[in-house]
Amino acid sequence: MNIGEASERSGLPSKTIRYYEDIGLIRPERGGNGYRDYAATDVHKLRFLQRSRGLGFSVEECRQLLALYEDKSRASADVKDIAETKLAEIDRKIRDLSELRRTLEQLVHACHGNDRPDCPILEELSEGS
Amino acid sequence: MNIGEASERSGLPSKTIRYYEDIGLIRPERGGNGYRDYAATDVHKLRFLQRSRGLGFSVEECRQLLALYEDKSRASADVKDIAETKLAEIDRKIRDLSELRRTLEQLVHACHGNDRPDCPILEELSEGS
DNA sequence: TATCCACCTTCCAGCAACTGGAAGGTCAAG
DNA sequence: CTTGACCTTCCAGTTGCTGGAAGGTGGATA
Repeated sequence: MNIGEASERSGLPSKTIRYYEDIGLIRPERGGNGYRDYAATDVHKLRFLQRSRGLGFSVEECRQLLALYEDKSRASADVKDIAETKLAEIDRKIRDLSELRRTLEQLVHACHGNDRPDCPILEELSEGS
Repeated sequence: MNIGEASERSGLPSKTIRYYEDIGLIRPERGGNGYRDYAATDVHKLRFLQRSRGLGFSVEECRQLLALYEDKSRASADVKDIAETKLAEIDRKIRDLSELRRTLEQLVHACHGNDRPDCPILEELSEGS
């Protein structure tokens, strides 16, 4: 199938699919006209990529996961390691964002939000703690 | 003062300070030798930028905040609007990440993590919901 | 005075992960 | 036989820096 159909079936934009090819994640066949020709297994891999990217794995992590996916003698522990590392990363991000949120909410709460110029948000940003 | 000292006092790397100048956030004087010469107010602005970036505002938002900061006839409501929009954005990010976290944790939990190849994580990524 | 080193300057390139657009080839329908 | 939707490649831009090369400057030391 052509890239447009592969795009529809995988949920990835054609541009992204070509990009994934550029960086060596997938290698579809080519037809006589030069068009990329995707097999069912290619679409499968594209969906795999779409899901793992959606779960927050970086492209490099996706490359590892895809390699493990294709390696029928893999150990599930290897996959679990990657996933656990990513889980810890996500936890850290959530913690950081939550702290940010707290600070910002305090500032928003302290600001009258009227038409006068005095603003605790700007004061805090300028003087800082 | 030279850029090195401005860097130390503001907590921003020199590279970043030059970058902020490139994109028009600050315009220090220049000495006869071509060196940038930062006044106290410049350092103040740099600290302002350092804090607002740290609170998750984009560079463009920082530009707006800085403009408001320098506009003594601003309305605090304008600042509050920006901060509230950012707050909503942060909330959305936290929600997204938390959902990601739940999914990933279920997968990690379901995987034995041993030396055998069967792995629910890869299965989920390949088949998907 | 020579030299050394830390500092400063500009410019160019690269990171992640795409996205947009230009310029042109291909294919099926009307 | 032309239209329009698709496909191709290539180049540039996004965000927010960061690294490095090549070269100028300033102050202390030998």
